[in-house]
Amino acid sequence: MTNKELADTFAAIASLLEIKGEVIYKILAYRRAAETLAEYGRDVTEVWREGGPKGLREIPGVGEAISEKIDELLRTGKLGFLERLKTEVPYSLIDLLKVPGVGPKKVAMFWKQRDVTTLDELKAAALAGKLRDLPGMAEKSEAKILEGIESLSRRSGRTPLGQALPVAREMLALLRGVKGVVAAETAGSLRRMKSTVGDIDLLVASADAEPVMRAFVSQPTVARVLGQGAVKSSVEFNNGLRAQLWVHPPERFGTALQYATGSKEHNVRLRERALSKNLSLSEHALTKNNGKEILCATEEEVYAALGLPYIPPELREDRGEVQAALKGELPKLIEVADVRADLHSHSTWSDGRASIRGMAEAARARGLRVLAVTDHSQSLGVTGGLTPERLREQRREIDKVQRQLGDSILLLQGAEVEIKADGQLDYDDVVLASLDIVVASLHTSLRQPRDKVTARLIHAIRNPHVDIIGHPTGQLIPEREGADLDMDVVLAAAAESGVALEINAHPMRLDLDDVYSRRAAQMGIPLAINTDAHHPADFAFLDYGVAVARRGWVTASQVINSWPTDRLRGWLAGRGQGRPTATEAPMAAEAPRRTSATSKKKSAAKKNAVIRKKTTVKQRKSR
DNA sequence: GCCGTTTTCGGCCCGACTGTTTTCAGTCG
Repeated sequence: MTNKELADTFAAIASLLEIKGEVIYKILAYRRAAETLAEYGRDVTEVWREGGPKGLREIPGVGEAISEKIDELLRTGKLGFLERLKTEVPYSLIDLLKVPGVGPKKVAMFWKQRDVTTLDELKAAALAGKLRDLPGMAEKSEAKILEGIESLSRRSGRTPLGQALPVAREMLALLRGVKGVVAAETAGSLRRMKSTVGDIDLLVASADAEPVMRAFVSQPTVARVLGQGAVKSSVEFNNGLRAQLWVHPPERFGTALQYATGSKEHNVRLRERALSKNLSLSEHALTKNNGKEILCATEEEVYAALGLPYIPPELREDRGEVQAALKGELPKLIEVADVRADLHSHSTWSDGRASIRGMAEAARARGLRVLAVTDHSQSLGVTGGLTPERLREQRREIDKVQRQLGDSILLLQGAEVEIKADGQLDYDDVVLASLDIVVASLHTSLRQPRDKVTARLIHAIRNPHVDIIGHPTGQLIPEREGADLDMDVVLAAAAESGVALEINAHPMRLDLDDVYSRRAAQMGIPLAINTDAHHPADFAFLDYGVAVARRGWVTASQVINSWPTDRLRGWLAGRGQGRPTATEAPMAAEAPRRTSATSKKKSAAKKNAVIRKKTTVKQRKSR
């Protein structure tokens, strides 16, 4: 059972209990456990295999009752508690909770008093006017429910960060132009730079809220206004994306922004911290127990009042950041300005949209000092992947552009080499060795069984010519989950081989994610943040990749793209020494090392290849 | 149901907005 399946089970329990009318804190406990399980960095099944039900209790939010339920699920594939619950509360009622404006109380009422158990039945009842006589309901609420069901069919769950952030930035620019506005910021999961967001949260500091609200709801892209009050309004855009705006007095903006940025769990920790200092923390201010308020215009003041250093929004997930802050052990997170190299990009030689020169100039304009041109390898036909011969032609082109651009930027010739369905790489070792840098990626057969797809990746990780594993899981946000990799095995192999794992910055990939980036960094695995640019404008994706790294507590020194050029070249040149090679290592996750005489012979051939590769880089270094 | 430098019991999730109401319940973030 995957972490996601476990998480979904407990989320469903929370919803059913809510409709049943269970005490709110029990519901919150199940919901919190579901969230933790969904984002847990290790395979929960593995944790359970090692430590049994007791071991599961290391997972935050998992105590006695939930650990026993996980144990039962993993042992039997079923959960008696949930089966019994389903006989009390129809399972399909969970769908009704997704309708905006419909909560657990209404769902229970529709079910018990009108026998409504599905979305279709709800729609039919509303259309027939059968809901208006219920307590707290009238014609208008029926219309709202129908509108809500409509909106539900338009929206497809969470929105990728890459889609929401540009919209939010436009709105911020608009709001900052309104008279009287002192500050405007994003908040919520968008400000924490989560890979997907539910909606756009915006906060404005102004003494006069009215003109701000007016400007907000009257934007041309707004499809409808969902609510408009004195200090809060919300709207829905044509594409179904929603935004809400709060306006606060400037002298309280810090507390308001901190509160609205969350996460909920982080805020709970801060409130605990406030209580321990005899303070109470709310959206509006910190309050002493004599009732006196401490107003904070900035978030820095909020954290300072709690005796804490400023905690960057990306860390505010209650993953140990408050404890680390107390000990003075917050990491100095990597910043966009630290990144000097992009080691994964495409040109018109395969499926890119610009020439090598065009891409190089765009990279240089963004301040990069190194660009690796890594077009696709031959087997990825749809992308126009390069044959070894085309690769040699491309080398001449890269050399030419390098001469034209002088030493303003260093170009590396690389390739994004396909890890084929049988686990073999798409170029032989001689070709791989001729390249300055090799990114190996999975694009096909991602739905293979866990053992097989994991073994494929391990095989690539152990090939000494491979420098970076590109977008390791192959996930596409929001619609495609990554391959079912055994990440414990993958990370262990990466740590052993010294290969770098990529944080692909494309907003639809963001792969590795924050959780695995953090684990990889902790294990000493080098990380690479690459844009996978197919167009000059794509270099701007770097922001998203850096955001993932920051959410993963990653520092600049853990990212090879931020290393000085000489160090990076030294690392590339040193890769691949003293390890078995592709043709030697059997294709299995637990491949034993070979030391037979025949393999030594092959080893000698490989060694030459490695030396060729080193020489190439050295030659280029001297340019 | 979970958690703990204040606790093994008692806190955790509070305020704005909406639509229904005649003073408030439900939803949402």
